[in-house]
Amino acid sequence: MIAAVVVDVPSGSVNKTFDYKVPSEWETWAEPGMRVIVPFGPRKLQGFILEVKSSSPVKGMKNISEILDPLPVLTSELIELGRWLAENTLSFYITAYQAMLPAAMKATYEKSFQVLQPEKLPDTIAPLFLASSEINVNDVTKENPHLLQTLQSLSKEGVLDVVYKVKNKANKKKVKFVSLADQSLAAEILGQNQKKAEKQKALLNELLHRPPGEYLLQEILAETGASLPTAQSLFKKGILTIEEKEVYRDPFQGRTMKRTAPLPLTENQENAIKPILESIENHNHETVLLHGVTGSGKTEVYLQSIQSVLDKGKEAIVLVPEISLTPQMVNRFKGRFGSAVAVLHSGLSIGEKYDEWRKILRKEVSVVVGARSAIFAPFQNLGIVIIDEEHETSYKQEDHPRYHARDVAIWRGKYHSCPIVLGSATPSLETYARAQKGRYQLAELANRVHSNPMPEVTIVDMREELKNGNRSMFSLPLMDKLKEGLEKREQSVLFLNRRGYASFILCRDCGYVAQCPHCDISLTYHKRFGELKCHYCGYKESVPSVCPSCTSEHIRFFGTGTQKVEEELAKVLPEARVIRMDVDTTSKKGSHEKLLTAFENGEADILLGTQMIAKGLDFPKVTLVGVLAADTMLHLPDFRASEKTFQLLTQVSGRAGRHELEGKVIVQGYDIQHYSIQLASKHDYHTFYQHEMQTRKLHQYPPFYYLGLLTFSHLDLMQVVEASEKAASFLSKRLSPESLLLGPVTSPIARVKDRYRYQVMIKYKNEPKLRNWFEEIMAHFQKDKDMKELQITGDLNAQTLM
DNA sequence: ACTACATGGCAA
DNA sequence: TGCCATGTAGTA
Repeated sequence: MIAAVVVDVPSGSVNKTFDYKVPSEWETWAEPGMRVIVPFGPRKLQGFILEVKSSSPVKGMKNISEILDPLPVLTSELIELGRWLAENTLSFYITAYQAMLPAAMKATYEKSFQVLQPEKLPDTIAPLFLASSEINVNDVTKENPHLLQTLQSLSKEGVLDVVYKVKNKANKKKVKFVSLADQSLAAEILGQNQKKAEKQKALLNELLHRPPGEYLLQEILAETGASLPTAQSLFKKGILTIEEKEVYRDPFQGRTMKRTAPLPLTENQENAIKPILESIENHNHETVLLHGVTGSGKTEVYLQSIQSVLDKGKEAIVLVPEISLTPQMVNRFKGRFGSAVAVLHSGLSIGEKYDEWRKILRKEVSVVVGARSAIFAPFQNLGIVIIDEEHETSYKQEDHPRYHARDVAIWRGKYHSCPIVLGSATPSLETYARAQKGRYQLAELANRVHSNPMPEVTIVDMREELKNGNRSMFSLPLMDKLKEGLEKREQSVLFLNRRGYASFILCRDCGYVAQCPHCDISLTYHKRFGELKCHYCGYKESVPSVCPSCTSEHIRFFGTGTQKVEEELAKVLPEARVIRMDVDTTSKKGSHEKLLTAFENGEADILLGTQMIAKGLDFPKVTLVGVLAADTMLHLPDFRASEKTFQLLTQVSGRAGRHELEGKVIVQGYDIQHYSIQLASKHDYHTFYQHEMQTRKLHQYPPFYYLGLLTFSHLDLMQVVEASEKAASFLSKRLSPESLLLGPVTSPIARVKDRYRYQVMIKYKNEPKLRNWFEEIMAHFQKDKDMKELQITGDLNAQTLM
């Protein structure tokens, strides 16, 4: 039996399968989709079996060294999907397969020297092997790198042997369980009148008073105050049994989830769910765009669609943007489907993710709620995929494989003949355009549930405020409403869009702005640490007290961060209790949830935050939403700037007045005439769509064209320019007349980590060979020895030009 | 990616 | 001539 294996080497020359013999004793075990360890040159590597066959043209095949999985970790569907993914994202097969599995399953490698002939070791080396006959190469090179050569020549002479090891990151969690082994012995000890061994007695007493069975040792120890050695000595006497068992790490441990029943659907919801249920019923693939205003009850439509899928014995995937994967969101699914739900998101540890993933593989759950990568959940009987907040940019992965979860979802939908539901209050233009064309079915929820009105939005021109002598960051209308909310004991949300408006420092005398020495980007001021930081490479420096360029002392901090808003707020509304949510206050595990719960319990009057409070949150007592600077994003060099602004404003406004209390939104800005701000305030998606489509058509942007993007980077500016020009001329000779070639031009961020960046953009409608040309260009420069340092990334469907 | 092997320059 | 550095092909 022969196994075709892709090995764990992300390189173009080995981007194919290699044939290995399967030893006869494993023939009944080996299957496609299993991880294996194989010899590859002198090393050992992890790999995936993609195929088993009976013959191979290769001569001198080696044996598989080890099979790592009892059952395949990639289903045959995922094997096929991985191939498609690699080919359509210009990635290597191995990279695609690894992206589908939890990080814990990726191998780590270790190289070590082992002594064969200890008597021949020279005096300089011998001490290294005193403790053990084997030493790790990395340990040696860290401490005394000069010895490496000696070790290598010794291994050539046969004194030492080089051993390659493949380690598995995956570690299953084991927990000790305890139970009574001998009841009469236990009773005997308890009966002893001595004052000795009180802890032992307490422990046994506890167990005797519980129904017979296994208990968590940790729990029993905590209950009785006994310690581990106490239990162990009882174990040695044969009174207890202590057993280690594998358990799942449960990130939701100890949380009681209130079960919810399906709510009666409104007429609108009934209409919207119809095409989804039909697709499920008829076992048809269909992509349904569920366009529903904020608060229109999309989630209930999701939940009931999933229920119908589960009733058919099938499984469901729900994708949620990372940022809104809040406990509140998760609870809605766990509340309805209980323990049938697994959750996958970046807040979990590697081990927790691994455990959640194994629940899916073992068919112990049938619903997955997760961020982008959850789209690869190894379900075999998939009945629906739901992508909430469909327009979110985080569904596109920005490093290899550069996939869009929406595309993967549709691929899987076709494979399983099941519906894909794209839900949003503000669909991306691409998606809405496809729905208009009839490629997707369109289901609209135009009203909020319980006929709650959409919140009233007031736009405040901050230039006017300034003219009238208000120099604070809060406009008069906003201040009034904040005060009113405090009096009525209602809650407010203040949203600050910091992106593109990060705090920077500027010299008032010479105009100097602190820049990163490695990237073409200004440094961001972090008051908390008193330092300036680069958000691209992590470079840090302390805040200068005088201008480094002209030594003036008039150095000022510009821009507004949440910290600054918090301080200002404390000055003007000292009685308000404020919770601040941003990267700084939510970096610790669980702090995100803590802050939200505190707000929900009414422990604060104002929730102040960035992006992360814009989505999915639902607090009944919130009546006011304030947007401090609505237009900061509009001027970014991004053709989606208007779309993103509209989406964000709509999402944030949607946090207000979702229940009995009416909501009000105040939007502050300078460029308030802009159509995306004006239309968002009127909750008018359709007009925005029409307007924005005209702009896109005029400037030849998506959804009228696809964007192909080739980015070149090199330490040497001349090399990047040369390479990108060559590539541009190569492409210009081949592109169809319908396509447009732009560039080469410098990237919006012209330098990152000392590397200059240039890009070539291709706007195209149909260029089936573009992928091949990109590959040719990459291969060409890979061969060129003068271009070794050149990095090229290609994206056939770029979402942004950054 | 990593390694073993080939090539070629320079000191002895 | 031999040793080291660097370049390059191959991994089944």
